[in-house]
Amino acid sequence: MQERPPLVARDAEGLGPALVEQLVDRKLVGSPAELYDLNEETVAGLERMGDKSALNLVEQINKSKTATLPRLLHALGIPQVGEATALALANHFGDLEPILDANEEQLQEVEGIGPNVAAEIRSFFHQKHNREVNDKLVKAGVHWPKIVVDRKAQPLAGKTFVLTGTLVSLSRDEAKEKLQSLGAKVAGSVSKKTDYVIVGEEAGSKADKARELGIATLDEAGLLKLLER
DNA sequence: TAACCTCGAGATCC
DNA sequence: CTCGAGGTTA
Repeated sequence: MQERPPLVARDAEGLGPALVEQLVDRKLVGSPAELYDLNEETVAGLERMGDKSALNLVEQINKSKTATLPRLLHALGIPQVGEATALALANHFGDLEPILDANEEQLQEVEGIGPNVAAEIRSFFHQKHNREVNDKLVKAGVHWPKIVVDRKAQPLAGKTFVLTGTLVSLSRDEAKEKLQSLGAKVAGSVSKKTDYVIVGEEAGSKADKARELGIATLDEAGLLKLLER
């Protein structure tokens, strides 16, 4: 089984495996972004490539600059990220930047992404090389529309909170209701699925557990900030 | 098509 | 926590 370089233009029509192999073998293309430097003359010099085909291919490659986020994500060749996962990621985050910035926990909030895939994505983008490929693609003119993620109604949808300790300005039940009204789930115990632990005064073992599991904690002030919008 | 991943259900333990 | 179903990746 042969490993292919991640090609953003892999779905450009007329650019099949045989051509890619030729391009790579002849050192005409060393990285995905270099595809966009190809001109008709160099392409026409390849086997089974006449002027007409060359023109078409260059056209197709240029067309692929206008991408979509899911396609781009898929084309980057992130391990474990195929079509479906790319789409879920795109719809969840809306743009590439937040995905680059997301930590493993945040990645796991995406439907269908668990610890393994989250770790793969994270380490993929941690590698300098992969980031560079990204930058080069953008510099070469690859662009895509941002996806509008509507979270106005439920800004905390998909988040799980745990309350511990005593809150001063509101009761625990009130806090719970408010969180839920914003779409959050409020659980009774801390687990790795917990997103935030709200730590009030005289908090007990749940706060410790949050620290152990590396779960984000918020004090009352932080909670209030979150609630007011 | 085989291997792998996520996630929910039910068992177990606290 | 472990197991299995169902879905995805390659």
